[in-house]
Amino acid sequence: MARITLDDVAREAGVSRMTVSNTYGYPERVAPATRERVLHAASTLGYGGPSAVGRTLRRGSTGVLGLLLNEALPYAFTDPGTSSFMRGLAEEAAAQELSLQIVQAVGDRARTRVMDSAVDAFVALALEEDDPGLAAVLDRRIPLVTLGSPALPGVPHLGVDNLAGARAAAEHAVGLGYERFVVLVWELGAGVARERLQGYRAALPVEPEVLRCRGNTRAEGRATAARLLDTMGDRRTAVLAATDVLALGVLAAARDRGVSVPDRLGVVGFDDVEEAATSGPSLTTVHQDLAEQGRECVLRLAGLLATPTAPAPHHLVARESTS
Amino acid sequence: MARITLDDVAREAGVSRMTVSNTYGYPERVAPATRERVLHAASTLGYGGPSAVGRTLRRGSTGVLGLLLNEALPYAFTDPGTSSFMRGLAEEAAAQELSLQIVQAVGDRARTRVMDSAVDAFVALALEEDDPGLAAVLDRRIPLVTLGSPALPGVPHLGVDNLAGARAAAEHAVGLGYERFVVLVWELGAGVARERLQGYRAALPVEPEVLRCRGNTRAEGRATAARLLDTMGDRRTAVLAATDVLALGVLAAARDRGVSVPDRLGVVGFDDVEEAATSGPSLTTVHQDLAEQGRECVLRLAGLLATPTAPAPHHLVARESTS
DNA sequence: TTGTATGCGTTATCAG
DNA sequence: CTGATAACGCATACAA
Repeated sequence: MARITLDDVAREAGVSRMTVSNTYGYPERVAPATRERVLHAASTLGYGGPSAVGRTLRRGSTGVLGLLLNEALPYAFTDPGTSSFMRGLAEEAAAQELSLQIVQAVGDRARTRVMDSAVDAFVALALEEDDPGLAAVLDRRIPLVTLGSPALPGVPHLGVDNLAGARAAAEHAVGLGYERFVVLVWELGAGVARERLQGYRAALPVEPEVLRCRGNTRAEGRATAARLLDTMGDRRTAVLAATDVLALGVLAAARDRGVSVPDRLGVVGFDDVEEAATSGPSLTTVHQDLAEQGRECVLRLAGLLATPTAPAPHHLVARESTS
Repeated sequence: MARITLDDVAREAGVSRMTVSNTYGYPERVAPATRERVLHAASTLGYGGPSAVGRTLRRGSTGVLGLLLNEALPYAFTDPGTSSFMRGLAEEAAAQELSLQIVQAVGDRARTRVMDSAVDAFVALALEEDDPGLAAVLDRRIPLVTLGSPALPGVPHLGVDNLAGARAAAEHAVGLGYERFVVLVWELGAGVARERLQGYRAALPVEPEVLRCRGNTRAEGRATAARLLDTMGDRRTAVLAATDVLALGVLAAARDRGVSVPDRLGVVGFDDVEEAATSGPSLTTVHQDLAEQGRECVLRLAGLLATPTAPAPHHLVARESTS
């Protein structure tokens, strides 16, 4: 089961290794008879073609884009917002003939994982400023784009202005006459969750109650909202969730308890995932195009997008969950 | 912007390149003073640490798992079933200290894309038997596991027995007295869709009408079902969809038209995605654990699962959409 | 503790 | 059309 190389084939076929190399890389430069002999030798030996790693070393670039993730990895496939981003990222990478490599870097091995990843560049997704993997990427002096958080000096950064978006959403709720305000955030949200919380705060007349969910899932939003609704008094309450997923959980909880939305309870989300438009009631939220941002990450790293970093566009979409 | 290497640092610091290498790989084997000098030289030069590609070549393995996809790539992040699989795959890969590399291989460049991917093994997802990328993987003689389709001789293969699962579902529908049968499949479904169609057929008393959707999306299922419902006569009809996603689209169409489910229209799905349990009405479907199958792909390739390939377990879950 | 020699698998270059 | 040489960036084995 030993590894077969070009040289082995060259020896077997009785030609130089360059001839073997050319047989694979530039078949037309090799005499048909020789080519035949080489391929025959290769198949006798079980040679699987030139090693990708060898070629990569020679070429100097890998053609791979790394996506740096922390313990939030499962969200990449579970969470509708993150999934949209991933889809944009993966599609554009494929379009640019790049492969996307998912690198989870957590704990003490974070540094090693990053250092050992044979990639040309990294996209970092919603990390904390002191993330060890992120530090390693920086030390590696390799092209990097951050999405969502953190925004680092000298590092291209994409994402919406969470603060402004959240502020607009909160202003909307305030304008609708809700009296009590509750903000829902989740733990792994890093800077994104913090910024949205801050944006909500900035627009509210009073300090909101802040409820922390263990994860950014509908179940967590629902459970947390259930506790809230159990002790809800008479005041018209608005729940400002850091994400649509949490907000959809809130809607579910309201349905469970028969709390009327938007009359007694207003609900606001963030992201405008697909389901926000089709839920019952539909969800007021801050729209942003995550898939587009994924595509832009690739374009920027591929050097096709030289324009300076500007925040991604967003706008408030008022739907049935507030009024 | 030239690439800085170990040798550059060695020269700058006035030491051998091995000393530089050790400074990074085994700091304790280097005298503190020397180490200092090396690191200083490195930062002067802007050296980002040992090249991952160089190390990979030396080490002989990449620590990367390739996921081979065709034009169905977007489904990896969009489709709930595929997403579950992806999550299992990515989580277990991370647990095994592997990175997951997404390789889209389509068209004439398919072969090149595969040949140039520096990975230790491939997982192929729901491909046709004559997929060009798959052929390249085979030629490369690199470890491979296929999921769903195709099942190749000598290649570990995971997935449910689509035929048996579909047959059980169809039998269920037949037993409920539905008179007319319509099967919904989608184009990129490859062997998986064909097998499920075949399974449905095998259990039906009559040849079913087969409707082909352009994609495996709820919208497609809904649109296709809408056309069907427009021309529906009096006979109790059962729609057997190749996936839950299509089936959920059918439910939506029925809701649109006010067709009563399960009385006039029975709906059966396949996969048991999360939403199948919570939709209104809830969906009768064939359950399988896709995330677990993702995990098993990794374990098998990591050599931790030496047991022979057996079909993944499945069972029929009868819910409100049939009766 | 540090250095030398060598090989990991490939390909560009240039000579024949 | 084919072959010899060198280089891509690194780390193991061994010697000093």
